[in-house]
Amino acid sequence: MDDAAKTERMDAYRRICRDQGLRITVQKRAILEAVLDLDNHPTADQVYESVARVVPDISRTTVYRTLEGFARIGVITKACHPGRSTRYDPRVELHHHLICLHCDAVIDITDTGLDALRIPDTSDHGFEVRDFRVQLRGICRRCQTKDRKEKST
Amino acid sequence: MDDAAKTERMDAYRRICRDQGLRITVQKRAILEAVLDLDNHPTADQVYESVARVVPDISRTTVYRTLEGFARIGVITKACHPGRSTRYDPRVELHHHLICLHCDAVIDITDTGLDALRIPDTSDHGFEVRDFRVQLRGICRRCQTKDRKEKST
DNA sequence: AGCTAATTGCAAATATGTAGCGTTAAGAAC
DNA sequence: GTTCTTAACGCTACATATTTGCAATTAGCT
Repeated sequence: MDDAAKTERMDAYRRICRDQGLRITVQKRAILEAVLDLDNHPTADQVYESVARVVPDISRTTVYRTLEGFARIGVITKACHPGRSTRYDPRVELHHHLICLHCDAVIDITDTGLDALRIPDTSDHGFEVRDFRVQLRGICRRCQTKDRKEKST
Repeated sequence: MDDAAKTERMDAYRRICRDQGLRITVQKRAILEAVLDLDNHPTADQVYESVARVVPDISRTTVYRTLEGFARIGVITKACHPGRSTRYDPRVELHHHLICLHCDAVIDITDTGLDALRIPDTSDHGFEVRDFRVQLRGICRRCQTKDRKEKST
């Protein structure tokens, strides 16, 4: 993410913290910067690896706790994925995902056609829709070439 | 799932196993029956709990391994979800999901409007699309009432 | 009935995430 | 800038969710 966008996001984060009486620490700032720079929908541990290069003695616990908190107050989101560990998404606005069914990669796509989707009525489920994501499921480039290699051997 | 549909699915499974030289065991049959009966997009452990009532001395390892195998050969699918453990979906055909951002519930919805989505071109990502899901993200009925209670106390 | 390799179950290892708790420090009040 | 309150930190231990290696078993072909 470019610097201007990051500054904007950091400002938004500051406003939310002020409103809710939350404190901004060195650790939280570093975690937010790290996750804004990662575009692969990282797990908490991947964020930890990245932050630890900047704040070497940060605790894993803090990273896990902070990411959960960020998602709760809407500073980041959680990505829906087919795998076994929570994945975070720095993007909060409407966008969509390519999902690799071999390696569980989550890849961002933007498409106005998808954005324009008419959301059906869900009142019979008593479900309150906040937003939506379209997930195109299939095989990513890397796994396609990998699979070809494995078959040819 | 009703008996006719289950029989059909079991037959499809038999064909796949024959074609690929896989063996059908008491355990695998029980696991497939269990997962076809669960409509809440269960985790491997939830499937284990269910199967264990029918085959008491089945191993957890077998359930985990078998579900992975089922998904690989396309007998079932994996559901995309925001949580931290893999969730399986007995449905393999096109359908969509309501995703609760509080409790991670995954609820099936069917809507021809969503099915008719025009899938954008993904060739610039080198991504081969197999199918898609629309996920409506929000708050489920149960969590809405729970939240109201918590706020009023 | 015999054979072969897929499959199972066990035990132990590895990921992933959380809770409890004493210590530190952000940021408001003065 | 000092003080004060309490959010947040980091540690350790715990909890949960899988995975791996391997010896024993068994489905399904001949």
